[in-house]
Amino acid sequence: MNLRAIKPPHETRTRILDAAEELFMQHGFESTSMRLLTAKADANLAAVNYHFGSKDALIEAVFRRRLDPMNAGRIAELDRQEKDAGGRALAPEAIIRAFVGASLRMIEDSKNGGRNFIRLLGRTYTDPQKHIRSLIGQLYAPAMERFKSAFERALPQMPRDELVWRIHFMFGTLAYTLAATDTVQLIAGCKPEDRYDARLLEARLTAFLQAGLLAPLHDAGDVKKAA
Amino acid sequence: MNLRAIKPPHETRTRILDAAEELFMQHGFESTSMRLLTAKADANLAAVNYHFGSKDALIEAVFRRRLDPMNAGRIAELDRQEKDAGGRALAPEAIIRAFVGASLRMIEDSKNGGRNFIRLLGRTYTDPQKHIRSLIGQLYAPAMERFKSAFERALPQMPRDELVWRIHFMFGTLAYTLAATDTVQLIAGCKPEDRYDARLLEARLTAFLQAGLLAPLHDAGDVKKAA
DNA sequence: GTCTATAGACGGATAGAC
DNA sequence: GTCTATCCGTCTATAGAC
Repeated sequence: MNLRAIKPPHETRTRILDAAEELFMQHGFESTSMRLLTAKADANLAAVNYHFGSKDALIEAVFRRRLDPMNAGRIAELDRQEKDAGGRALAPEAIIRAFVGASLRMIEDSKNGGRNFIRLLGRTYTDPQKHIRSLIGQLYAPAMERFKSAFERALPQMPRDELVWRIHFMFGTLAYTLAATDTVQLIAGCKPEDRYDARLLEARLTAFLQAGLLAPLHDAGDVKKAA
Repeated sequence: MNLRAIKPPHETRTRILDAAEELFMQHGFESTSMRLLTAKADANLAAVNYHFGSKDALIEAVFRRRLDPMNAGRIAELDRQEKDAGGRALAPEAIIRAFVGASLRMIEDSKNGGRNFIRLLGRTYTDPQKHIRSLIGQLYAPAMERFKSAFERALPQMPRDELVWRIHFMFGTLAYTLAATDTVQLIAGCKPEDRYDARLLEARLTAFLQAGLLAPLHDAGDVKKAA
């Protein structure tokens, strides 16, 4: 009789991941000690090494838990939409929404990390540690390729290097928006209750990104290849 | 006879600031120890505390050295242009260029920190430590106010809260672009020699940001105040 | 102003009992 | 799987000689 299924949902491993997710966001990786982390997870100091092997391996597990399903969902969404369109290229706005929506929906999905993980993620794209950045890069690579080719099909007339930069800008706008929590107030007294209304934010972001993506080509001053 | 003026330009204090700037960018604040830092600066371990008081005070000095002149220059540039325009509102593109240009010009100005400081700065907007973020916020506050009011005059018809978000998005795009060094390659094989051609980047960024700033208002779904 | 030496706290990781 | 106890390295900051 295996009664595991009745056990409380919070296995030690999961509690550690949850605590790590929150503390990494609040204090960063370096400033989060294993002592603080295991105390918050109500686990023993040695448990992290038993379950994950090392602090770095724990960091990787924190991201894989959320990012792998999220990016698989993004790819599936694009596949589904393209199938519905009968193979025709998607509208740029639809592609943008597929990408942005996956992140913004998680903000309100507290079961899967919620705002906390999304903020951590947004900041980690520019982490100082190279091995952290390259971990994130690996986890994103398949979805990135998929979106790039979707944009290429949607915008065949745009020079490839210009498109790459505009995707970069869009990614950056999203990443910063997710990571930044103080700057909005800094710019102006924005009603705080709006700040994480995901639907409103998605509308605002999509309008901004779509316009940027479709911006007229800058006039070539010394621009070498924007023919 | 005071011969101080003939002394080598690299005072200990300056060497420490230079070393800190570079190491903070490469490894982050936490991972940069005073031992490594003073070794690189060819100074004694105790010199940091003598000259700055603490590691945190050193961090603040690193940012003040570059940011205070940079933001003063931004404000002066706006003042000058508005004076030239005889008090009429500036074009949005001119305001964007005044903001973006100050950062991008520093990329090629190796005397004043160059790309190194700019990358550090771009990442620090989203630093995990709250006191670091609020330091950056303070240093930016005057320029931010000045730019916000310039945009308000340039775009009197835009709802205030929408404008605040769009400024936020623009700021984020710039910050991420400055901080990110790996993502461009991640998206696609971009010719590396283009990556930090500041003039080309300025043209690309300005076109993207201007289009985003002037994007049509998103259709109000549940948008409360975008009349 | 610069140095050595060290205080005093905290970090990640592990051995080994249970 | 979980726990205690501990190893051993590194950290910032400072005291005090020069």
